[in-house]
Amino acid sequence: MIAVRLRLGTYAAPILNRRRPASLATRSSTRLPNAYLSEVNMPQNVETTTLRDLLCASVNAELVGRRVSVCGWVAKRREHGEHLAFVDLRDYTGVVQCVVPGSLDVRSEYVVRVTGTVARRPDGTVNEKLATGHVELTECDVDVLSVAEPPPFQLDDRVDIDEQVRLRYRYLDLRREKMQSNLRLRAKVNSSLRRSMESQGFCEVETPLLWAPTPEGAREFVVPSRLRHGEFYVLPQSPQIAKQLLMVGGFDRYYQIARCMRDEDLRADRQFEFTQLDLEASFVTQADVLGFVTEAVLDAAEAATGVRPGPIETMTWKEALDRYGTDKPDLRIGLTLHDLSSAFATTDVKAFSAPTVKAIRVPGGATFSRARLDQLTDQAKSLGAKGLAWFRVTASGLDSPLDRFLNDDERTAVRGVDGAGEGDLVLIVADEYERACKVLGALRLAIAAPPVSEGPYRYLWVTEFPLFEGVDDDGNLVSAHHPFTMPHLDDLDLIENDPLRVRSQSYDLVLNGWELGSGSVRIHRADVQSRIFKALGISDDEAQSRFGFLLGAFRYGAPPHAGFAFGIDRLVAIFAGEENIREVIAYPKTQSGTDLMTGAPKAIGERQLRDLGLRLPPKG
RNA sequence: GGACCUGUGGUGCAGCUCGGAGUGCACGCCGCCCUGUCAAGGCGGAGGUCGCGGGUUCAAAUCCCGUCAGGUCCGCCA
Repeated sequence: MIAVRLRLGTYAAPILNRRRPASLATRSSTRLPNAYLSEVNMPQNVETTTLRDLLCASVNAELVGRRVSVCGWVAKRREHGEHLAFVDLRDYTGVVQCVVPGSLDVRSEYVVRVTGTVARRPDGTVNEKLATGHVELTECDVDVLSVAEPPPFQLDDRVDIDEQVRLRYRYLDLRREKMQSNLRLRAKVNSSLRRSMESQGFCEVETPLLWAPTPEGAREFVVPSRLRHGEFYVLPQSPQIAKQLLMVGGFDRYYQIARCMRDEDLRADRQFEFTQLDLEASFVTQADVLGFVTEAVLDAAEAATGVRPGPIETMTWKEALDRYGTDKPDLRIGLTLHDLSSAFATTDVKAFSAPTVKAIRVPGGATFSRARLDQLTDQAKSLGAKGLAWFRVTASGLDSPLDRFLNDDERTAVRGVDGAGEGDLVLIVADEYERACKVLGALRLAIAAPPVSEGPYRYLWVTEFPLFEGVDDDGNLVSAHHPFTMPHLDDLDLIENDPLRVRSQSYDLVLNGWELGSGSVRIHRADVQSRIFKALGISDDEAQSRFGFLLGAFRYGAPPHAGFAFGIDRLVAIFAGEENIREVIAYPKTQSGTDLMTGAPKAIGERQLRDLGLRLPPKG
């Protein structure tokens, strides 16, 4: 016979009532005893509070015989008649089973405080699947702290719930083990990054969220000024200029876990607002910055995964494009691009008459169906290629509609791609250099890319990005990074003569094909800066009006400086094994930029508009 | 701005190709039974504007058009 006492004290009067009350609201108020309110507690450990002694997962065999209080949500009740029921009590650490009378009316997600005696489970009733499965709480007093309606979806992980529903009730979704572990992993990464930066001598400085518009790069979120009608702040796309000014201000090494906002369309790896580890340092070179960031990322990786990765390899942008067809190579995939330009330099085949002919070998790809090949061809075309040439490598030669147009040398070249053998497939794109590389790079991913979190973590530094990425409609050069990026010192003479060949002192950090972040050495010399502005078609006046406060600051002694920023959302998502950064963000937006829980964005009232000096155009 | 996918009791699905009564499965929920369960079990029950609007048809969850919401991608993201 199990003795069970139920406390019918100050705030748990109705718990013996089996009948569900007509209105849950009548039971929802909880009055805590005055004792709970009157003193200051110095907790014995991080688990202990006035209401509880320990967390659910901490109930273990060493405590057998002790009377303890735990608090949490009812994960499950299993009823066995009026004398016996089991309640699985859940908090963020796990679940512990409580033995209660069957007459106790607690239901899923009720919030309760259970005071019980830790006991070993009787022989034959141990649950090895549960961390606390060797023990249970008996002789329980149960206080219902809050009643709960049945949740709109089940909080166990037996089925995948539609994300729309999860986001509408995010606060319930957050109770799930997965979200708990993802957000706690994120906290762990954040704290390891802070520790790493501190130990490297960096000083945390907060920069403004209300900043000046600098129309350049990503679209900015705009905030109207109440005190100056018609004028606006913007939310920072990054603390770029603020941190450079901190270098002028003598902070030497700055970092910040910074929220950044960009009003651009959302994706699986992009939200309006995201979090970066932002840093900048003075009297440094690129090598120093790569060292700082490497240290921070390896520290975070170690904290998150328990394993400290080896050194991070480095590759130039040119090499990345050449061999992987992208500036963010996924090194988990072995396939590389091969150049057949010389073999086809004098070809008669129209399809291959192009400055660059690139090929990739797909091992075992000869089994690809015609439909699959057509699909890949469509993809190549949608990326701007004129077409995609494919060759199945057979015992006797090549199987392809284009085979009969090739001469023997060309056939040999195709067969020789990456040591192709029988059963392989060779894909060829002929085009301008960059397009040929990028199309094949995309096909490489389409054919072979595993989920981002799968397999080994392959970190990579990509360096020597071009300074300019092309020319805009007005014939002005466009910065690849931003206009304060220092050119490669060997290429300074090219700025005026052959600008698209100018390499920059900028660098990206890549993990498993995801761009984690980028940075650069900044221009601190007025003469170089004005040459760059000139190349970009930015006049002195324009530079003054847009970046005047930065350029002005530089007149008073700017140290050589360089920096970096990388996305914590993406890093944590990969560590968490998620394909989508929404899974590591507490309250994310949907792809159309709405918040399904709060309903944001929303209209504001006339009064608020008037205060801001705004008027909306009539509808329609 | 564009392409594609999805939308069916609270949840997850099937049904849609080939139109014929809101048909089915699992979970959850409610009630009853049950003293060792832990994906508890048994019996019974409630719960639906098939996202929304229009069209075709004797008849639409099913076919067509539009629209809304969610997702993946392109553009965009210095």
